[in-house]
Amino acid sequence: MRVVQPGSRDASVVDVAAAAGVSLGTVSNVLNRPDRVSPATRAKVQAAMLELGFVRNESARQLRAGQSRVIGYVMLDVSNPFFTDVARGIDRATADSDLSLFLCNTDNDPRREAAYLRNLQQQRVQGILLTPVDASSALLDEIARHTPLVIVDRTRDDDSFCSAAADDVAGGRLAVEHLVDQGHRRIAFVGGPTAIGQVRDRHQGALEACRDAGLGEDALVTITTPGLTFADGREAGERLAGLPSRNRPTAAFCANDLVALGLLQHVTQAGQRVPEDLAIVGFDDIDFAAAAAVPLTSVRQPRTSLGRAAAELLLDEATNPAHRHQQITFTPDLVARRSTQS
Amino acid sequence: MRVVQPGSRDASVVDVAAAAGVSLGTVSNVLNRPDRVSPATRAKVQAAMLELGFVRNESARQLRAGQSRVIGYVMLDVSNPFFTDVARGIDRATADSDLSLFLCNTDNDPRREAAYLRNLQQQRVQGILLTPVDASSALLDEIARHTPLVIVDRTRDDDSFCSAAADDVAGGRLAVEHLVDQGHRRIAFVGGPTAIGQVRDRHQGALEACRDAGLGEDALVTITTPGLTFADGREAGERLAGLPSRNRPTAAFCANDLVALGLLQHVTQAGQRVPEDLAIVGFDDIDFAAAAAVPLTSVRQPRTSLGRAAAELLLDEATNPAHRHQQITFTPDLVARRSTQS
DNA sequence: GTGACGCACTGAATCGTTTCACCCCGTCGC
DNA sequence: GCGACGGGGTGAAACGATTCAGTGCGTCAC
Repeated sequence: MRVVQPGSRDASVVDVAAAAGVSLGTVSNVLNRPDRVSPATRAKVQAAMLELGFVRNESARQLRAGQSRVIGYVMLDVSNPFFTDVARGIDRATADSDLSLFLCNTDNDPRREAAYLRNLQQQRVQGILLTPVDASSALLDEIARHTPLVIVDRTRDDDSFCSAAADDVAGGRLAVEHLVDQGHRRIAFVGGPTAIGQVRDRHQGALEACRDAGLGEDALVTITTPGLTFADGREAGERLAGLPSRNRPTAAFCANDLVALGLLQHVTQAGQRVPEDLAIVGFDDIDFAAAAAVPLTSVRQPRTSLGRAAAELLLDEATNPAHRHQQITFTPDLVARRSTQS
Repeated sequence: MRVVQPGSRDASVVDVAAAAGVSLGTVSNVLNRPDRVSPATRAKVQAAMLELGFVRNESARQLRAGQSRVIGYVMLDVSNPFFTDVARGIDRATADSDLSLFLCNTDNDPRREAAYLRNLQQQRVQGILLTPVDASSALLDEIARHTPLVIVDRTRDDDSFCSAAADDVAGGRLAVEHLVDQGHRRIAFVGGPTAIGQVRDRHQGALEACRDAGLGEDALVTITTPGLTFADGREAGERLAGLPSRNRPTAAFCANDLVALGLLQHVTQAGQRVPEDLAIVGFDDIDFAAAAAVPLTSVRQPRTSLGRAAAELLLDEATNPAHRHQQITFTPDLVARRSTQS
């Protein structure tokens, strides 16, 4: 049952003031500088608030203050543990700053991303952390004209933004170098869509590793998926199995762990062995990677550190007038597990 | 580089009006009812907006409108795929209502939960979806006095709230009945903290199943964990292994899949076999359950349907004056996999 | 006794948007 | 030629919290 009947409005400071027999300025003081109000008056005001069910109107506060006490993290995929671990890192860095963190899931959709960015900006949030679908989008510049914006898990080539990211090209290299070390000469790259920068970079690293290893251009078989989910990985397994056995890859490097785990599941369910029939490397090293049917070799990114670093950059940008943009890059490393070692 | 210099303020409708040589009412019309403005004037105004980098101030809009176009989902644990799948369901139900969904992670902490609830309420959001730490908390009533609030994945005994939830007691029964069917007579319940209602109910169901099966009260060995994460599951494995072999359980029912997967990992790494040495049942049936080292038997909840149903209840409560509270309960079912069947 | 001081409290002005009563003027029907 | 109509535009008022220049008054030092 709503206390407020349809038609009546919520109690405002004016209503509280009237009920308590004081001026609205005093009510505001009780709210913001309780020490400046005598205990007796304070008690009266608080009683009135309780009775009227007074709820501060944040919109009005913000309008006056010009800013809200919120930061947003706009991310590609909440269902991917990698991003929620990044969010954890952000959360920690933010914990003692009395800011609230709101999470926004874009699901790789640029339109959803744009809507969230605009929304947050119009709310005059303190700042935005963003893992963008496309880091080169002009929208980012537009938003950053007014709102501190830090790019997470990606970078711009120029130094127009703060960012905290892992070196995806290096990660891709690492993965494929490892597979080549294990004797593989024909390797699948599984991931997509190519609109996503991480996918492009990891693919790029894989290509470079092939080239450096002296393998032909067709050593890397690219299997493009519509997304980077578990289901996409399974479906990629289907396609991989459909290749003529003559030039079927003996190893797969997946653009992230979700895809790798999906692929792994499909392969083992089809009665094949990992790594004997197909070696698999993932990317991110989420917790589930180590717990998989066959523990998954993966390129580890420092997930929470990444979030933490990004949040610290954002706080600096939002509060420090002498702020200078900074690009922090983490170097990933490879965690070798059974999925690549027989 | 911020366009707005320190000291200068963002452009407002008044500034735009001045720049375009029209009244502020016309600017507002361009924003909200573009058809009522002649094309020539509209163009002039839009040009002025572009030039000044005008960004609508959502606080001011909301203050006037009395409401924001946002709903929040306050959840126990973003890192748990179960909850992100619920969020997906909410998202879908919400998609065609021009509302934005903000996700808030409480990490099982009542203080964080309270902070988020108050924050959302003060923002005058359209409504709040909540998976509470403690559904009986009086705070929920206080919030619901002003803001539509739907409980997700929990229920109140009374009908003071809308809710969409699975029957956790039935789920707990299902799990343990299955284990008893498989011949187990000594079963561990792994989960915690007991402050979490889901944990209590699932435990309750497990107890009932033991009783109904004619097993003694000590057939169920309760191992309380500090949380419901992967790491908690591993650590519970440690404790389970430490029990004297005489009365060590032959099966474990875990309060959720994360714990079950952690336990599974610990057990297999310790060189024991699942299910031969220890059978394991999880709860939620997240995607990773089926992909685990040993595919995990789990109690399935309709995750996205749950989110969708909750969101629909919320929308109804927020918009339909004739709204009546409703408790929707889904009945879970058991998905038997290798972790319980040798 | 007087002036200075400071505590407690007051209330008008402000933030930026939306709404709505109102105005202006060209067009149309008769 | 006149009144009615309506498209296009205007700007004051309102939303609710905060701020800040004041007011009133009791206390204290000299």
